[in-house]
Amino acid sequence: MRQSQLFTKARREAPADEVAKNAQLLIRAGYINKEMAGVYDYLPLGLRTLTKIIAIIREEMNALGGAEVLLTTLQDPQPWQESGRWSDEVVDVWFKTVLKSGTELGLANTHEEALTRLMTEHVSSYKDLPRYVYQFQTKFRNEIRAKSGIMRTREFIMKDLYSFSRDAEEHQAFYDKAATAYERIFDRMGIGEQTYRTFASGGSFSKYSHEFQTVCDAGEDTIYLDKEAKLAVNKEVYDDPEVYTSTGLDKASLTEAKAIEVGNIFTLGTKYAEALGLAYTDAEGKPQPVFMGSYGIGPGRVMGTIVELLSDDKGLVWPESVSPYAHHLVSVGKDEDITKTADELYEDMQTHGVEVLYDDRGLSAGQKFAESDLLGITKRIVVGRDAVATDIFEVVDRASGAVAKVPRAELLR
RNA sequence: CGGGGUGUCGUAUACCGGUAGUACGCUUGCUUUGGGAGCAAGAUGACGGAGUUCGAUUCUCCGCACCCCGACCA
Repeated sequence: MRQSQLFTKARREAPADEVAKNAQLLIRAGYINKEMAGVYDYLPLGLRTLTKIIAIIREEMNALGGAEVLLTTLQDPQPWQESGRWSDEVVDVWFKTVLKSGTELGLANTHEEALTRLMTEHVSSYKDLPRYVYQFQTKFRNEIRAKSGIMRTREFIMKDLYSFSRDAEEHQAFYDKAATAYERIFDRMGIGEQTYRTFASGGSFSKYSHEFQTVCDAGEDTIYLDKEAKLAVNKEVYDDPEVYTSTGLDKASLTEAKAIEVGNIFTLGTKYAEALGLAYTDAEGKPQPVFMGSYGIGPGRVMGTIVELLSDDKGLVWPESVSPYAHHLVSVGKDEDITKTADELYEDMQTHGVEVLYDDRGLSAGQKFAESDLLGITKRIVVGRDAVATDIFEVVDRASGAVAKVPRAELLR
């Protein structure tokens, strides 16, 4: 895309009402816009990064055998009443609305109820199991206090996968595979090294769950980690001796750290299946409740975490896997032949299907470089006088600052 | 939800009970182009309501919005 056609503009100043680094940089760079507290728009560059994050998660979910769906945001209260979670006293993050008729509806904060009810239509035999269903879907949570930029918002997209297994054993095998897939996801997004599989409370779902916590000072959670084992324990269960017997961790050797919860997986057991009548007939002809699990990742929160972790004093820094474009083509100088060379390279890259954002604006070199740094695109290709003369281009790695001289043909691969 | 705080051009800020200033951005013109260019000329602003006052952007109250700390995070 030509940058002259991009409607967003980079800003020099961060808005005064944002303290979180992720929101400051993403707003300055024009990736997101704040509508109100805890509610953000994704603008073209931000959407591209979000889409790439989603694509990586989707690949890994598909590799697990997941089937993608898109359930509704407006939710029928009935299954929630059956599970006992319709009351605001039980779930305090509800947004609810009413039909003209006066009937109450819920705005989805999660989808256990809706999907479990849906599955009763499709699961009746042990031959129908196991099944894995997931989606990327908007969740609404009426947080009392939104904070930390895009990390804790009232409206956000969530990847939620639900597993439907015959029994605890079959569930556990998938649960472990899902945990491994999660680790691969965070690796692919450049935050794997700092991300720990963390033993945590299961909230209202189960006694325990596993969180994926990325060590970062901007985090809201406190965890205790074992770097060798690459495991951690959330503060909320730190004093529970059972945690250490089941994980084999040595409490005394753990070190404290702040961390961001980028994912959470739960063993749900048969609670929802029993409440909503999701059962199957086993090989002996006996009815059995389905054994469930749920697995969440917030792509927006992951995006914020990457910003918190990898940005530098000049701006954003994206790993190639989630950079809005792979290349930022920047022309410097107004000479006709420089513009011509840059235009031609841009067209070439377009026809070869190489991702590129082309800064074709007539701004000073300094301003273009400063904005390019702020945008954080992985590789910057500079077209100046040298490039015109030699057809060899300067390629700068945003993260390291390393400069390479690359002939045109190589840029088209 | 408890406590604290803030609302001034698009953005960031300054000052003030009596004509609201600066920087960036924006418009026009000329020059400039490898690290947020220069000169000149412009346009644009006090969250809403009530009160106090001769006069309120400034003080008071109410509302709304936003931020921070804590609690909460199914």
